Formats: sequence, structure tokens, C-alpha cells
Amino acid sequence: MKPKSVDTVEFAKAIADETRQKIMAICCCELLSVNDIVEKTNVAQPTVSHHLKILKTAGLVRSERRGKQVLYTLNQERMAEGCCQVAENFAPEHPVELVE
Amino acid sequence: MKPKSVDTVEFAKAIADETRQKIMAICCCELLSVNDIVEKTNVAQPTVSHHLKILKTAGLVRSERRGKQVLYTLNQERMAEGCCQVAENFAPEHPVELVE
DNA sequence: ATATTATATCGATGTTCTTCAATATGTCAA
DNA sequence: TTGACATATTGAAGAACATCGATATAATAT
Repeated sequence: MKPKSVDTVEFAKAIADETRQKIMAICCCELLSVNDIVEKTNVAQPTVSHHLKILKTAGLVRSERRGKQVLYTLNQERMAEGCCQVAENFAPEHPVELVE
Repeated sequence: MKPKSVDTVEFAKAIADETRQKIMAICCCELLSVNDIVEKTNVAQPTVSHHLKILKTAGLVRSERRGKQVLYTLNQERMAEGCCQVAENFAPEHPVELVE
């Protein structure tokens, strides 16, 4: 069974911004609050929330409320799926696959 | 020694457009003239040239002049490298690799 | 209830991007 | 060298996007 299909345009658009890639890198292996991300990026809080929403809509971050805070973390599995789908579509002769 | 590094923001921006992905899909495994691409996409010729330039600047297509025509083809190797670099940066716990 | 803290939404502004008509450049044939 | 064809560039218009101040919503504690 194939993994859930990925909209490669939406995927690419979601990651096609420097600020978003900063955010993605920061919360790649960590569960961080919005304020943590604001402090680590020097980007205004509404801007961070805006980018998190885009990433969330694309399925690239998970979030959970912890008291007053909302914690975000990158969804690495979806990231890997997106990358594999792009490669499958546009580099069929250079196959790329998930390693177990 | 690591392969040539990829600017993941430039890579993502280059592929983050529906028209460009159409063009990429069309000339993925073929060497096509600009006019071929125009006909297959129903996009105006200047628009196609514009997108080809963006892809070329990002290193994602190769081109060669054949008489009056200029033939383009997708650079699958660079595509695969871009995908792997994105995965390496943003899905380190779900490693993705090029298969030989 | 009220104050405090954390995040989301709204609204405005400036920037970047896509698109295409018009035009320029390049290539070849007669 | 003139004409025809193929592609690239220019310039302009509109759409999409990033950014942030102001404000709304949500959760908690006192």
C-alpha cells in the first residue's frame, strides 16, 4: 500500500520561504512554544503564527496545547514523504527512498 | 566528501509553482523545445521562457541550442539532490537516500 | 471577576511573483 | 540581405505573499 499522496505544489509552496525554513529547522526535533520560536528567530509573533498556520495546513507541523502555550514540532514523516513524492515525480531515473 | 550543497530555499522556490511543475513533468524524461512546451501547457511563450529561466538559474534544467530551437530537459540528478537535501535538513530521523 | 500571559486573527503596507502583449535577438534558408 | 521562424527580454498589470502593529481570543492564577 502506497503512503498517503502528497500535493507537491502545496508541499513546495509551504517550504518555499526562508523564514519558514528557519522555523522548520528550529522545531525539527523539538517541541517548542510559539514564544520559543519568536525568540529564536527574531521574527514578530504574528508573523510566526502566520507561518505556523501555513505549515500546519500543509500537514508539516503538529501542535498541541499545553496550558496557555501551544507547542509545535515539525512532522518529519510528512517532510520525508513530500521529498520522496517530489523525487518520484521529477527524478524517476534517480530513485530516492525512505530508509528503515 | 559530501556532494555539492543545495540551497534549499532556492530549490523550494524554484519548484513552488504549478506551471513550473507542469513544465518539469513534461520535460522530465524528454528533450523538448520551448514551442513543444508551449503547446503542451497552453501557456504563453514568454511565460514558458520565464519559467525555464528560473529553473535554469536553480540548476534544475539543462538546455542546448539545436538550430533555431533551444531544447530543454529536466536535470533529474539535481532534482534528486534537492529532495535529499531537504529531507536531510528537515527529516533527519526519517533518512532518505538515493538508490543506485 | 480581574489581571496576566500566550497565541491567533485582523488590517494595512510593501514586496515579490505570475502572466502576457509587444518587441528584440538569434538562427537559418532562399 | 531579406524574410521567416524560434526564443529571450521588456514593461506593465494584477495576484499572491510576508510582515507587523493593533486587537481579539484563550487559559490560568489570584
